[in-house]
Amino acid sequence: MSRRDDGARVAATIGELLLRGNRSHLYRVLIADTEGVDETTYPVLSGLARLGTATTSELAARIGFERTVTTRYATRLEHAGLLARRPHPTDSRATALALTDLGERTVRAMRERLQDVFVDAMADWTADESATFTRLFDRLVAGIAAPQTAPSSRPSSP
Amino acid sequence: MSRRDDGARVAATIGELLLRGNRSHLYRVLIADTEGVDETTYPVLSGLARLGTATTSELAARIGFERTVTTRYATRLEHAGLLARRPHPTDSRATALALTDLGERTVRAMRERLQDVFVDAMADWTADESATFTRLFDRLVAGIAAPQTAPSSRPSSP
DNA sequence: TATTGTTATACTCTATAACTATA
DNA sequence: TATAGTTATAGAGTATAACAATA
Repeated sequence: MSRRDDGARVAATIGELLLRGNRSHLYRVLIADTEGVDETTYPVLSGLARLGTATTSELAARIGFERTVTTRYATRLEHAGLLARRPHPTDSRATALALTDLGERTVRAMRERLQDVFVDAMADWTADESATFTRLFDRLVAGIAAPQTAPSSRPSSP
Repeated sequence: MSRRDDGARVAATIGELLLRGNRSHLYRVLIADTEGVDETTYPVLSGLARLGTATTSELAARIGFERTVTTRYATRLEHAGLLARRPHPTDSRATALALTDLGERTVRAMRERLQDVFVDAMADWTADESATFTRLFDRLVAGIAAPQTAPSSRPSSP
């Protein structure tokens, strides 16, 4: 097996993983019966969990969504009681977003459910295989990730 | 690092990979300036390349799309000259789908472009790392893949 | 009656523009 | 004038139903 063969195989495997059917399957596991979260709002929930507190713009940049989408999905999560909006302490144009306690608990439960999928799938690997794969997978995804330019919807200027 | 830690890290990495921003980035590389193919029609093109010749239903099952979606996207590819419809030799209800020469050449070029992304990203790995990762990644994705039930749009029956 | 392929409809997501308020 | 947040509008994708033709 040459390096190019490996690259082709990895490309094919990634392609399969990205197929909607498989993506949705993973998201179904993740979502399960969680109220108020779906495939589209989860990144907002998860991203905010990582950031702790953030403005809409910061969160949008973190997860690669537009501000307009982020604010809309944040509203949905707010209605579901998972997210709270507060006035920003120093900039009164901005909004401080944070998860509620329910939101924190929800995202934790969801992550554990997803984690279990992979723990199960890797259960019969050796400890060395598991560690090596995890390390290399991080490296690979970091290496191919999109430049983290958030598509900020320019109001109008040319 | 425990097994559960590895599972959590892999889950997080997969989550990042599935984010729309990164997905679209990969698809942009794949598509480049290819005429008539986009993020939604590519799976049809690629799936048909693997099957050689197939009916609409067979192709739909392979790529996990509905028949209705598959037929619509096949029409787009047909208009772009990448795919041809022929009458099925034995079942005159069915249609035999196949790529045209242009379609074959197109999918080959696209695959090579995607392959290059991964070859580059893995360029500084050892040969052993590359081989091990490739093998395990196949195994992982096979292990978490959705049961390949094509969501066949039941006409009406309860 | 069931299946194949297709088209038609309603619904959701996504992208762009437009608006208000504050820096 | 530029930025933060939001809402409104138009376009694209997706899912469900409905249809004609053949098995």
